[in-house]
Amino acid sequence: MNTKDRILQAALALYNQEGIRSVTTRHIATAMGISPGNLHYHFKHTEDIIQALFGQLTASYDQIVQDIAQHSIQTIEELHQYIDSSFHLIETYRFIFINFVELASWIPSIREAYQQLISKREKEFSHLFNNLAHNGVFRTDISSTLQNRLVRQLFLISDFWISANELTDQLRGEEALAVYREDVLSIFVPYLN
Amino acid sequence: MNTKDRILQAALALYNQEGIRSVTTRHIATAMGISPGNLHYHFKHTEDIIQALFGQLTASYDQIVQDIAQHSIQTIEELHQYIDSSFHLIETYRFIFINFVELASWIPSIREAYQQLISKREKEFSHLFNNLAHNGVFRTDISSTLQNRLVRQLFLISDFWISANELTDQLRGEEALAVYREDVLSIFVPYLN
DNA sequence: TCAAATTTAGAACAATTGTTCTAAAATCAA
DNA sequence: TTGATTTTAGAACAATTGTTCTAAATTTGA
Repeated sequence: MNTKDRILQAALALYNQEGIRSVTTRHIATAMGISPGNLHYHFKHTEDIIQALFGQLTASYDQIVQDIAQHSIQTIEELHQYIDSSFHLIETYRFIFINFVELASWIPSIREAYQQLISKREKEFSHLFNNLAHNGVFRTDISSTLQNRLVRQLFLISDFWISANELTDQLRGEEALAVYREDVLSIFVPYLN
Repeated sequence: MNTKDRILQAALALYNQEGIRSVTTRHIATAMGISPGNLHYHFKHTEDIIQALFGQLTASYDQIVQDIAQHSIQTIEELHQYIDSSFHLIETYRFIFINFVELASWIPSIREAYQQLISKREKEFSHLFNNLAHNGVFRTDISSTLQNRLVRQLFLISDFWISANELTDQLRGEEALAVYREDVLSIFVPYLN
């Protein structure tokens, strides 16, 4: 792996572990055994590192969305699989979700990229709902305003479940995934057939 | 108002407006026209300021809970009133909710105080549910595991709605309150009679 | 009123941070 | 091989930050 990617890797690990507050470019450099000068040769500004990591996140998310579009979700098992893979993504880029608001106000391009992500997800979710309704998993008498509220709830869980978990139970790995899955599904429960 | 309280007031305003990342003790001092030395005479460390503000938050919340305990919620209108006053509290201490995880890991006493807040809220919510069920507003066939999930959803909304709003619509004032109210109530909708 | 306690201003300090600069080392391309 | 390009190390810089220190001003209380 080249230095640029190694920097991103080291930065991600440190941001996730120590939090963006205490991690500096010097920390990242010393953690991976290179000089600060070298780090700033590859990333002139600290924001550039975070911006690149956010780019990785959106790229991975795009991949998931694309996979769904090709092979659309029709059963509960497939829904589980989707939930699992999106949770994995959130966990991988924990620090972004934990500091989302701060990052968005600090780095404008992140706010813009998030807006695009949102509209992509909105389409994806309404697609998902329609699919599940069409296959009889879901009730068909759900109004569009209600569907909108469900989407809002799903967004809230996707974006902030990891923060809530950090404040309360601090579950990790499989245990965390199980509860996350349950929490996401509990939104659907009242509307299942 | 004495200097100590004025510092807290100025700090709260700045943290809410600029975010904890860019606000320093010097900023707070110059914003209110006192010297840095004076500020640190009243609050030796920056954490002490944030800790005091968090104390204000929990104290205000305790007040709300106490009011409810005395005059318990039985109608939808009273539920609205409760939602409104808790939203007001969240909005007043925005920065805490926006940086909750970071603050909790930075200042251990905040994490501890939050744990206590959580258990207080859990009791309060189950009380609320039972009241509403008893008064026929709510269905009575809701299992305790389901109730637990509802509580989790309510916590997620209470603690992170303001963050989600910041990332997306950035609603303010009355408009924000209206949507918040709607989002909280939409959790109850499937279980109303 | 006057001495003691409290509050305040502002200089000063040490540590840290993001970033730049320079020169050396490594890699590449012909 | 050799000359150019890229990568790297590490010193250096300027700005900032939290905090401390000292002395002056203000308030308090008897």
